[in-house]
Amino acid sequence: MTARRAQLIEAAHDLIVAHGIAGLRTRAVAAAVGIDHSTLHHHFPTKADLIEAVADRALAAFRPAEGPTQTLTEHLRHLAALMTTRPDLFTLMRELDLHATRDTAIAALMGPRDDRWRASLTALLPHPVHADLVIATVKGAGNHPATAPAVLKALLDLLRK
Amino acid sequence: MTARRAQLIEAAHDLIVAHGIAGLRTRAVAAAVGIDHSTLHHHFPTKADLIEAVADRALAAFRPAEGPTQTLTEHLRHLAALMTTRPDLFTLMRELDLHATRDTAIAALMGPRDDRWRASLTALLPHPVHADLVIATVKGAGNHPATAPAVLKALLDLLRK
Amino acid sequence: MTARRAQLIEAAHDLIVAHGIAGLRTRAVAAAVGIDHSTLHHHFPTKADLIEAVADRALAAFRPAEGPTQTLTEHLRHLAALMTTRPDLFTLMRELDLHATRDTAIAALMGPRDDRWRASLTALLPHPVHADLVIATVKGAGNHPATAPAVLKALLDLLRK
Amino acid sequence: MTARRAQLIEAAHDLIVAHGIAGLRTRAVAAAVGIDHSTLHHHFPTKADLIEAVADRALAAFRPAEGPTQTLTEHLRHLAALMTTRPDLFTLMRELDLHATRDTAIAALMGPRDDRWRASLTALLPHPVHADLVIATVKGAGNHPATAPAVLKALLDLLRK
DNA sequence: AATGAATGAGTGTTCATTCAT
DNA sequence: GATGAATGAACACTCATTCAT
Repeated sequence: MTARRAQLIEAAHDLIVAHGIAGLRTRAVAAAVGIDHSTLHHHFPTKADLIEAVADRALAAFRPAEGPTQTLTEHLRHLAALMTTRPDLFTLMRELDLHATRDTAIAALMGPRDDRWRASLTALLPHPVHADLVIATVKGAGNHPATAPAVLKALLDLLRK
Repeated sequence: MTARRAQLIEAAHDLIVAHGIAGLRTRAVAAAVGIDHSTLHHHFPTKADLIEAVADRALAAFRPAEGPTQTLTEHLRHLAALMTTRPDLFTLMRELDLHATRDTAIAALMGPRDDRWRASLTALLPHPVHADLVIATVKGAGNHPATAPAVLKALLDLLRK
Repeated sequence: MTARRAQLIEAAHDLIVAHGIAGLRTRAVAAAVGIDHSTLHHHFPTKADLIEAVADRALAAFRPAEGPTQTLTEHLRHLAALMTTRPDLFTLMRELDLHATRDTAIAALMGPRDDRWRASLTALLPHPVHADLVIATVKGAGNHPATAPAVLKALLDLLRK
Repeated sequence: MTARRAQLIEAAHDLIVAHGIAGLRTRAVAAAVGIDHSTLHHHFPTKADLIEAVADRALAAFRPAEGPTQTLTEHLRHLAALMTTRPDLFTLMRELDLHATRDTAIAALMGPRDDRWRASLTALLPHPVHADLVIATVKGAGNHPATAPAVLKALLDLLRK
């Protein structure tokens, strides 16, 4: 059933945010949903499949903010808002970015996303390097959710000058 | 002997950069140095001690760049140079930052360092939030060593305008 | 399955009698039953749990002899018979008594048992100290199963004079 | 030097009483005396040698009470006194008795001692089985140092009737 | 879809012992 | 007599995965 899949993805998401990808235990995911850990393999043949599904869903949550039709202001405001309402998303992203270095399956998910994101930003900014600057800052700001919105606003102000 | 300790720290450093903190195996560290894995515990009672020593040494490598007497230009140039010559240092920092969330011993090392860094930056910049902006960007830029120096230079230009 | 649990408890019992609690190896227990040592942890999360189960079952084997409704003669005859048919039970008891000094979980099992035993004996004997005398002698007699029944009979004769 | 040896035996004695023979760590013995654990092997080639030395010294402490020239009253009074002043000696004896089952070297020490003890007692008692009774009770009484002297006195009274 | 038993490769850690200095 | 580095066998315990039911 797809409902069970969604439950498992949600539980895995929370557990990754709490304990990291390396700290993720399939037993814990199954327990959080109330099923036996061997049943989890019925929905996700392998642990990597589950992690990919989590990554996929998290990436989808970012998509609206990364669409090509926005202004830079809207884009950064949306991300700043997301940092406040969904800091878990950014924690997960950092986990995935780090994991992508070693896991080609995750890299295949994260790479194109960054490429699309960079393309969208390039269209909104005079200098291409500023796209990389925004991406770097957004990714780095996720470390401190408290100051992140202010940091993003400061960057926006600098870029609009 | 301290030479052996240094060798082990170096090997552990490389292995963390290659496989992540979670992927670090004490057996691999010992093998890289050519000793039995049980001998490693003669030098580092616990795996956590070894990781702490690696963190300590890496942090020390950053210290010259974070000193309080510099100009912002010098500071960012030093970091940009470091990103090119020692990208491993930034990979390790991202690992440690992520680990600090869950490991208080690492947090105790990383927290004060960021505090000192922020203080140094605040003294060089008109707006305190810019200190956080620089930190966020530097940390985020470590993801892409290729574009990192250009990103840092772009940030510097914006801040000096 | 509970049958497997019972098998493991039995095997652990025999191995403790043969090599002592300290000499108990979970691998040996699993091997004696013909399963992988990791499967043992499916039935007993920890080695201590297994030992507790062994202690529990051994204590249960004594219970009929320690019931409150007997005469002293019946009581000591039952124990003497047990010493001949099941000397392993007394070897195990000595192991557990010694272990109880250092292991609170075992102490929690052995303490109440001795208390109940002493209470039963006190009801059958004119002087309370004789209850302690019987307990001490029974425990000490376990060292030499060969002479134990005769020793217990001699004690009975002295107490009935 | 023999002074060092005596120190090590004393420390090992205390540690066995505290943590059992199985819980004895040569490192702990060395540390208690203030030397490196590898130096311990200079005085005692093997851990078993150290334990044997401890057993030997403890057995010597009992010898005065087990001499052949005493009366039964003196003998039991001496043991009762020893139980109060040196309960550690009885804890150690129980450890050694249990160990003797599995360790022939310890058995070679404990066996003859029990034989001599039994011979002395047989000379003082009308029925040979009473010798075994006394030995069993003394060994069993060591479990509860608090009640041990009273138990021994009660046994003495019964035997003198 | 779900379970419980089982697996096996691995994981950090322990510890008595050896040996060159 | 003493040390520190090193060893290697052992150890309990973990965990993703498989499979019969």
